[in-house]
Amino acid sequence: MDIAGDIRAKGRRMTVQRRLVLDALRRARHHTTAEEISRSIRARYPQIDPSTVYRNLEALEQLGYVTHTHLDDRVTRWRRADAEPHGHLVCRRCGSEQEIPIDILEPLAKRLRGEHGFRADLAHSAVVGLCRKCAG
Amino acid sequence: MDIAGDIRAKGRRMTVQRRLVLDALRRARHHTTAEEISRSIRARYPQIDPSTVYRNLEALEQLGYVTHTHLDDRVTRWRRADAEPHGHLVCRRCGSEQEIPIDILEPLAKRLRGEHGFRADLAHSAVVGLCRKCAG
DNA sequence: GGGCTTATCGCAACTCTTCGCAATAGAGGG
DNA sequence: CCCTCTATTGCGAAGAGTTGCGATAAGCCC
Repeated sequence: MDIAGDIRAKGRRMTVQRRLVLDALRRARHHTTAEEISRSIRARYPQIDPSTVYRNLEALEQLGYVTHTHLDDRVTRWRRADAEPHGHLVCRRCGSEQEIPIDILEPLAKRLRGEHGFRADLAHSAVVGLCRKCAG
Repeated sequence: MDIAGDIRAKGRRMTVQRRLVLDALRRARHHTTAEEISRSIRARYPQIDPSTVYRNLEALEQLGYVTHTHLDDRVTRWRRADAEPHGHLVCRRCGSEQEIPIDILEPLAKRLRGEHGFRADLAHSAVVGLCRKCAG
């Protein structure tokens, strides 16, 4: 089913603004920030308010089209939900980021589920520490 | 060695403001936010600027007296570095937080170190997912 | 197409955090 | 105790994200 129809079926509406946010996410290769999306949209449609972008990202996440990730800063990174999941290693010293296959994190997820009944989404937040270079 | 002496030995200074931040962290049971600390200090010493609190938390972290953690929101949580480390599970639906023994996370840390030379600090960021109740 | 309901929008105000800068005040040396 | 050096502070302002609210317009029904 097309996205617009799906959104409507859930009692929400497909607005110009919402479509622009989706398009911006489609254009973005990897994780983007709300501020970046807002800026790219406002370059062409200055009348669209940043708060609308923030609210739409949240709405699209509820609808299942978008997810967000937290690296080590306070910035929220967004991407399409259909992108392939992966983990992140972030170095607290040099700030370098590294993507890792999600299955490395699987054993932990399994254990948390077994021992705590907790369904972890390990792609959601980055693992912080010292990278090979900085650990010396 | 006492903290003040240690701080001076590192070429930094022990100021009234810095001591107040340390005291506030000592009073706080668990993780606190900068804003909370600032508010508690300003209740008695309104002349102390919030920016000073933020800067002091950062400085005290460099000095090794405090650490910070990111749960699922964009807020930075602070605590004394000598508190015992533990992991966090945060439910993305109901927002509940749960502390878990750090050794559950050890195997992953070991593997990241072996396969990526990465020294993970798994107490630093919370694991996000669905808690037992919300996972149904 | 017109009317109705209400999700969504743009705006303005506000909160939390960061930053540049001039003034202040720890700390060491004489 | 005074002097000097510079880490640190308070302030003002800017960033980044959030929220309340009245206005707008999407979607449904006829």
